[in-house]
Amino acid sequence: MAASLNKVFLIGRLGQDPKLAYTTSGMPVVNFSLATDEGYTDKNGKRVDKTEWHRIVVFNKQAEFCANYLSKGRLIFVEGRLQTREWQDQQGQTRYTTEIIASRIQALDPKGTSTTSPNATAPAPEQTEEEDLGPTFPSEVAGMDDAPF
Amino acid sequence: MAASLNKVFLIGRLGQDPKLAYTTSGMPVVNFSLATDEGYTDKNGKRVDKTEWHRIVVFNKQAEFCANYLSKGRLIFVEGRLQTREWQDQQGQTRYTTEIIASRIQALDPKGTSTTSPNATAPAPEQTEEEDLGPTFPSEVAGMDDAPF
Amino acid sequence: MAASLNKVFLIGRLGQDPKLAYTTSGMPVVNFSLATDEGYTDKNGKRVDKTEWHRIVVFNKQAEFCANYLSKGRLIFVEGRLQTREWQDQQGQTRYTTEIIASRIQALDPKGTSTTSPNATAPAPEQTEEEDLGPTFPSEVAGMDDAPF
Amino acid sequence: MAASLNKVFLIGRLGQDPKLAYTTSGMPVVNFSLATDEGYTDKNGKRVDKTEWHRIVVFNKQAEFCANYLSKGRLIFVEGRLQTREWQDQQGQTRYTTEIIASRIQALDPKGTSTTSPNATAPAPEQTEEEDLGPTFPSEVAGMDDAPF
DNA sequence: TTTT
DNA sequence: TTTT
Repeated sequence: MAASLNKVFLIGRLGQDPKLAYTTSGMPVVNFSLATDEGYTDKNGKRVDKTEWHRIVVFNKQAEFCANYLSKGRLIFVEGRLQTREWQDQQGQTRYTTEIIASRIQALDPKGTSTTSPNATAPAPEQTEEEDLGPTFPSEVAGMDDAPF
Repeated sequence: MAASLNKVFLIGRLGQDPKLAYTTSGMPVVNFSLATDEGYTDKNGKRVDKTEWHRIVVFNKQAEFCANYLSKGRLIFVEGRLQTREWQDQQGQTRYTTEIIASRIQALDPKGTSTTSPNATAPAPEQTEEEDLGPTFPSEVAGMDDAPF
Repeated sequence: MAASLNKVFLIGRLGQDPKLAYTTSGMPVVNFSLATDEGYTDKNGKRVDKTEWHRIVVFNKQAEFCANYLSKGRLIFVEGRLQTREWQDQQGQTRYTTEIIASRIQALDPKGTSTTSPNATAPAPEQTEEEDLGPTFPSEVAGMDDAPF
Repeated sequence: MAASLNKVFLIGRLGQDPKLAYTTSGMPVVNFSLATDEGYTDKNGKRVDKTEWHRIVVFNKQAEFCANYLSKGRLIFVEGRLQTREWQDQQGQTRYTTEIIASRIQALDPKGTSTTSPNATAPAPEQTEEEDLGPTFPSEVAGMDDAPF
C-alpha cells in the first residue's frame, strides 16, 4: 500500500515534567501528556471549557532535549504520527493506548516561562531539526508495560 | 488557554463499509477504521510491512456521504482532530479509546473502485465543504457504549 | 475535480503592524508579512541564518482581530491556503504574487509581548474559531492593485 | 528565532510531465505545476469552477522518481515548504516567484492512470521515505534563471 | 479489518 | 497547464 499519510500537529501545554527513560534497547525516550483547549461557546453564548489530553512519546536526541529543557506548563508545538499499542492489564485483558510519536518538538513560549523545575533553568539550545525516528517500539520501554492512559 | 491546535491528516484505506447510525440526540454518525501503511526498510534492506489502524468518527452530512458513497477498501483523505473518550468495560473498569473526529473526508480513488456493496453504485456528488462540527459526543452514540477498540 | 487539498501551516513573527483596510465590497482585510526561520547548520557545523518571508491576507472578523491585537514582532500560528493573484505593473506587464489566505490566526506569545504600538495594549479576547471565508478577491482590495511583493 | 514552522500540504493534478534537470552543483531537480480545485457554490447555489496553480520543486532521489513515474494529469500528494526566490526579468527588474519545495511526493491514483508518456509504463517502486533536503538553491538550477511564473 |  |  504505497499511498499513505499519518500526520498530527498539536499546540498545547505539558501536563507534567518530562522524565527521561530508556527502551530495553537503550534508546532515550520521554513520555508526557499534552493538553489542548477544546473550549467552545454554546448556543446560549456561554463559554464551555473542555480540555483534551494527548500522550506524547519522544525518542533519541529530542527526548533528551525535552528532559533537559521542557517542564510542566510549557507551551509547545508537536509534529508526529499516531500509533496505537497493545498491552495487557492485571486481569490479562488486552488494552489499547493511542500515542503521538513525535518527530519534531518546538517550544513556543520564552525560555524560563512556567518553570518550577530546576532542569529548565539552563539555556535552551535550538532544536529544530526533524529526525527520522524509524520504527519505534514504545511497548519495550522500561516501566511502561502496565501503564494505563 | 487560547493557544491551541489539534489537527490530524490521514490518507489510508477503509477496513469495512461505513454504517450509518444516530446519536441519542438524532445526529447522523458513522464509524469506521482506516489503515495507514507504516512499512519500512530495515537495516538489512529487507522490507517490513506494518499497518496502523485508526478509528474515524464522522457526523452529520459528511456521515451520510460516507454511508452512501464510501466502502471497504476505498482510499480516502481525512482531516480531523484527536479525541479520547472514556467508557466502562464489563468489569466496570474505566477504559479509553482515542478517535479521529473528522471535519473533512475526501475520496481519492476513482468512483466505483474497490466496491462490493450496493450503496456505492450511485453517482457520488462532490463533498468538499468543511463543516464545523462543534462539540461532539461520541459516547452518546447508540450501540457504542460498550465498544472495545 | 473532487480530490483536492491546499493547506498551509506557519509559525512565525510579524514583520510589521497589521493595518486594517477594506475591499471594494466593504469586507475588512488585513495584510502583513510573516518571517519563518529557515536557518540551518552547514557541513562545517557553522550556523547559517536564513529568513523566509510570507505574505498573509486575513479577512472579516479575523482581520479586525489582527488589527486590534497583533503587532510587529508577535509570534503567531497561521492556518490557511495558497493563492496566487495576477496584477499589472507600471510597464503593463503581468506579475504574480503568492499569498496565504488565512483561515485561522492564533497568537502564541503572551499578550503584551513585543508590542510597541498602542493598539496592542487592550486585553485580547480569544480568537479560535475557524471561519469559512468562501471565495476571496484580494485583487479588489483598495490600494493593493499595484502592490509589488 | 527558534520557534518556526513552514509546512504545505497539497493534493492535486500535474499540469505537465515533470522533466529532469540538474542544478549547477549537479543535484537532480524537477519542476512542475500542480492544480488544486478551489471551486465553490455561490449564494445562488450555482457551481463556480476555480483552479489554483502551484509551482512544485523536487530535488535529488525524489526528483528522479517524479521524472520516471509521474506524468501530466496524475493525482499526487505533496508535503513541502514555501520558498520565494528573487530573479531579474529582461528589463532588469526584480521579480519574485513562490514555490513549494517538496519533501515528500506520493502518487494517489493507480499506476498507469492518465499516462500518455512512455516514461510511465515501467512499474513504479514505492517512494515514501521523507528526505531532508537541507538548504536548497533553486536559483542555481540550469535554465531557470529567467523563468517567469 | 484495508490495499499494492 | 490538470482533472471529473
